[in-house]
Amino acid sequence: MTTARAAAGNTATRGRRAGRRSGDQRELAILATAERLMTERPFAEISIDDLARGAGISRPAFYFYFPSKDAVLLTLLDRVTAEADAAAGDTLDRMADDPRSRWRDLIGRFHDTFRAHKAVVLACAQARGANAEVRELWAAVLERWVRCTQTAIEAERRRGAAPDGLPARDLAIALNSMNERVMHATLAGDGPAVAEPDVVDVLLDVWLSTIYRDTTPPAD
Amino acid sequence: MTTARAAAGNTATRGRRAGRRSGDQRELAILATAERLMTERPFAEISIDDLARGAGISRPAFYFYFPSKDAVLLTLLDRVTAEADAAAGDTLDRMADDPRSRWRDLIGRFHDTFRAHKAVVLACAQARGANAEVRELWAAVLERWVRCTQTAIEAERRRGAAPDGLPARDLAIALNSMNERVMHATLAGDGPAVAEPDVVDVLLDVWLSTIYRDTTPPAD
DNA sequence: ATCGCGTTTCGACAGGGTGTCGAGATTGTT
DNA sequence: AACAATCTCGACACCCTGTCGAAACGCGAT
Repeated sequence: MTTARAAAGNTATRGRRAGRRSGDQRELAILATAERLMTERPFAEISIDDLARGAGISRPAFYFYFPSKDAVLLTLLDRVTAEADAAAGDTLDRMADDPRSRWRDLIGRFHDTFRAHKAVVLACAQARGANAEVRELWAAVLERWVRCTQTAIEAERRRGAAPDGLPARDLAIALNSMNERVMHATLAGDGPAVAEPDVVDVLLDVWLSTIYRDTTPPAD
Repeated sequence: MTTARAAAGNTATRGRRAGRRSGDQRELAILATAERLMTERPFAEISIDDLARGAGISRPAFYFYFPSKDAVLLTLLDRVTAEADAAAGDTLDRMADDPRSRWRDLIGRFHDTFRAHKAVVLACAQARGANAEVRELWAAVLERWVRCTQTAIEAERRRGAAPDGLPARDLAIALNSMNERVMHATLAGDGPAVAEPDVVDVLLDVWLSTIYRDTTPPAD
């Protein structure tokens, strides 16, 4: 646990010194290979040997850079979480003017993050079941989106734009969970799914109905 | 594919004759062992050897009954789909009187199915990523719930109880996906989750807001 | 009783994946 | 040139899957 988490952390503070030669390139090559292969076939069907050969090294050499296959995924996921955090950024500050557009932004950014890292996200969804670290890291990402949503809902209620009702946190969890699952199904082409061009509109519709209820999303 | 699917089907029409002795008991023993072990540790960590020894046979003997570990899960899932079908049954027929209670029934039954087969459902969510058959069978279950929901929404719109809006199917997909993910998170105790006693109420709240919007769920 | 025939069981094997160890090659620094 | 950190890989032990063929079992027909 500690080992893998450390390896997945920012590359600067790993057990190694600064004076590196080919190492950084190799590490990047492994990550690039992983991301490429993940677009071709499910994560579970990619072996460490595939990753190593793709990066031009032997299987044992792989272990010099990552402690396991999951650690590679974790590193990739770390990048996504960073981007997701940046995307969520200041959306809620400007909620007061044109809430409908703000909410659309929030969902749209969620969606963009998913689409931009489709392969990583789908692989994580797979690995999440079997790997506790992936599960925790993913949970942390989702938790941030939930908190962001919750805060925005409470602000809307406070200024009288949205009616009171169930705890904002519960709604935030339900809505964000919906987004996760629906987008996943759409991107994976898995089972019943909303068509890609419509997905943001459909989700937004549910969000606005739930948050504002009979109140039509006010202009100010 | 054909092989595994056949083994997962109803036990009557398998390649074997009727005159069986200890076989049926052994098959049941394997299924029981699987369900028991799944409550103790993740499906991925259960080996065929565990299943075989749990049922009192050797590993090769296991293959006499099931072609793979996934086939066991598929058989278990078959049971759940049957129960889910029965549960969905006649809910929409009686929608006209007291819609709120009817919707609550629908969500409640979904919830009951999840809870009753918690281990199977969680294992399927795991296996779904790696196994196409599990994915398809699960998709079929969800598709039925979606269709059921869609039909009910359209009926409510037709009788003027619910306003028109986005395609009923898209809403049905979004709402059922939400239910799946939220209930999964709650049961798995995974990441941000709604507390178990509240989960049905929270989901119902989102459903009613989305389906009826400003219209308060009418009495008739 | 015993022969024959499906049913059931398992030892042994091949194949493929993981993770580790220790010896060696490489390269910047002194 | 020599040292040490960095990097690489052959070889090994281990676990798991799936298959094969031989053998044991149980029961009806002879």
